[in-house]
Amino acid sequence: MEAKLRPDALPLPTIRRYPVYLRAVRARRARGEANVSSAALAAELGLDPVLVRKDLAMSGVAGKPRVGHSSAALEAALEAALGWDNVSDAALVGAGSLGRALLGYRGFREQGLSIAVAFDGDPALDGLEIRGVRVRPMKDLVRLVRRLSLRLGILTVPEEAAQACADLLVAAGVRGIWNFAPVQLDIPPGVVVQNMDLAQSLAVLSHSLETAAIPSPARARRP
Amino acid sequence: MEAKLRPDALPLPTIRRYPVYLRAVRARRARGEANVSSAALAAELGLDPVLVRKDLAMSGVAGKPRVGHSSAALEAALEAALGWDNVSDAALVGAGSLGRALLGYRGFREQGLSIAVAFDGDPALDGLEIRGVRVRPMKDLVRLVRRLSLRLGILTVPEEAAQACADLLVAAGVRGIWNFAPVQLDIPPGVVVQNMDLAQSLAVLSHSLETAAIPSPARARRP
DNA sequence: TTCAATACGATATAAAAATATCGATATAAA
DNA sequence: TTTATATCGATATTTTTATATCGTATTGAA
Repeated sequence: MEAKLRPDALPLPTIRRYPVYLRAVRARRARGEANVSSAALAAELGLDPVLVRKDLAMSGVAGKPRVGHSSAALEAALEAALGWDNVSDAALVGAGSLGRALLGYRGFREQGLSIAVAFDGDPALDGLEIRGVRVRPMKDLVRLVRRLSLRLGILTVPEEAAQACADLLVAAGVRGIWNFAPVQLDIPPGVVVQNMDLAQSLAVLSHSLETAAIPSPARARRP
Repeated sequence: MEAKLRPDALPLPTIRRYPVYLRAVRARRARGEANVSSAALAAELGLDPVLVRKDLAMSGVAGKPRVGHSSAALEAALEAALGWDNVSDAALVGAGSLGRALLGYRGFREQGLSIAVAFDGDPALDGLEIRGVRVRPMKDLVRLVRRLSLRLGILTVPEEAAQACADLLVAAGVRGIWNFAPVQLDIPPGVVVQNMDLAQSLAVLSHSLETAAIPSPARARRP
C-alpha cells in the first residue's frame, strides 16, 4: 500500500538534528547494535521521544515495534537525506587560523566533505601544503575550481574580503557557500549560502547566562 | 502611560538575530548615522521588515516615525540584552588548531568576551603563550578557573575528552560552556551549554544543495 | 498459547514564530 | 499651515514546530 509519511521537504529543524542522530546511530552500530529504538536515542540525546520518532519516520525507514529501526538502514537513510553518502569536494578560501583548523578537522570525511584545494591572498602561503592540501593564490581560484568542478566553497577570510571572495566562488560555478565570515553575503539565487556565525551562537549562551544568572540552582531543563 | 511591549523572555530566534543587527547598527553608527530605521536594516540584511521591527521593539528602545531608532541607544540596548556590555573572561580548554583559531579571533572583544587562560593536556604546550594567552596544564584547571572566578568555559577538545573536561569546568564553578565538540554533554542544571556543531550547519547546507540541485535556476529566495 | 510490555504510527492539540494588516504619528515638502 | 509619506506600534492571521494522546503490532516470557 506504500503509505509512507514522506513530505517532499524535510523541516529545517529536523535536518539540523539528523547529524546528531547519525552520530549516535553510527556509534551504536560500531558497538554491534543491529537495531536502534527511537526511545533509546531520545534518552541518550535528551530529546523528546515523540520528536525523535517523527524525525526518524521522515527518513523513510520503518521501525518494528519492540525492536526499533535497523541501524544500518537508518545510517544509510540519514546520510542520504543529508547528501553525505557520496563525498563531495570543496574549495577552502582563506588559509588563516580558522581555515587551517578546518583543514585539520578529521571529522569532515564522515560528513561527506573533503577539502580538495585551498586559496589565500597572502603570497607567502603560495604553494604551501597544509595537512595534505595545497594552498593556491587567489588568481587561480576561478580556473581551478572550475576545472575540478567543485560544488562547494568554504569561506574563512576576514569580513572585509568575504564578499569579493564569494563573488569569485560564484563566478567559478560553486553551488553552495559555507560562510564563516560575519557578513551577510549578497549572492545570486541558485547558490545556497549557509552562515556559520560564532556570534549568533555566543549570543544565545551569554544571554541565557545573563538572564538565568541568579535564580534557584535546582531546576531541571528536561522533565 | 508606559505600555512597553516587553516580554520577560526574549524569543530565542530574536536573540540569535541580535548580533546581526548589532553589527549593522555599529557599522552605521561608525559611518555617522545617528538613527537607523528598521526598514533600512531589513533591506540590508535581507529580512522581513516586520520581523526586524518586532525584534527591535523587544529591545526596549522606541523609534520615532520617519526617523527610526537612535543608533546609539539601539547599540547599547542590544549589547545589554546579549550581556555583551561588560566584558567577561573565559577559559579555553583545548589548545589545538580550533582552540588557537579562537584565540586568534579579534572579534570576541566586541562580543563581550575575552579569553583569560587556556588549558591543554599536552605537556609540550605547557607554559606556551599563544596570542598573549598562556597555556596551562589540565591539572591546574579547577584551581585557576576558580581563582580567576571565570564564568565561561570554551571547549575545543577532541570528542573523547569533551565530557571529562566539561566536568572539570563545572567543578571549577563555571556558569556556561561553549561546546565545540560534537558530543551531547551531560551537565547539571544551573550550567548553560551552547553547542557549536559544525555538522549541524553543514547538514543544512549539503541538504539544500542536494534538494535544490536540479530545479529552475531563476527563483528568488525573498520576494 | 496466552498475556503483558515495549515501541511504532497516526492523529490531535498546543506553543512558538513568522507574516500580514491596520491605524497612528512625526517629519518634510507644498 | 496643510498635506503626503515614511515609519513605528499593535493586533490578527497563518505557518511551522513541538508535544501529547491513543491505538496497534510484535516480541518475549509466563
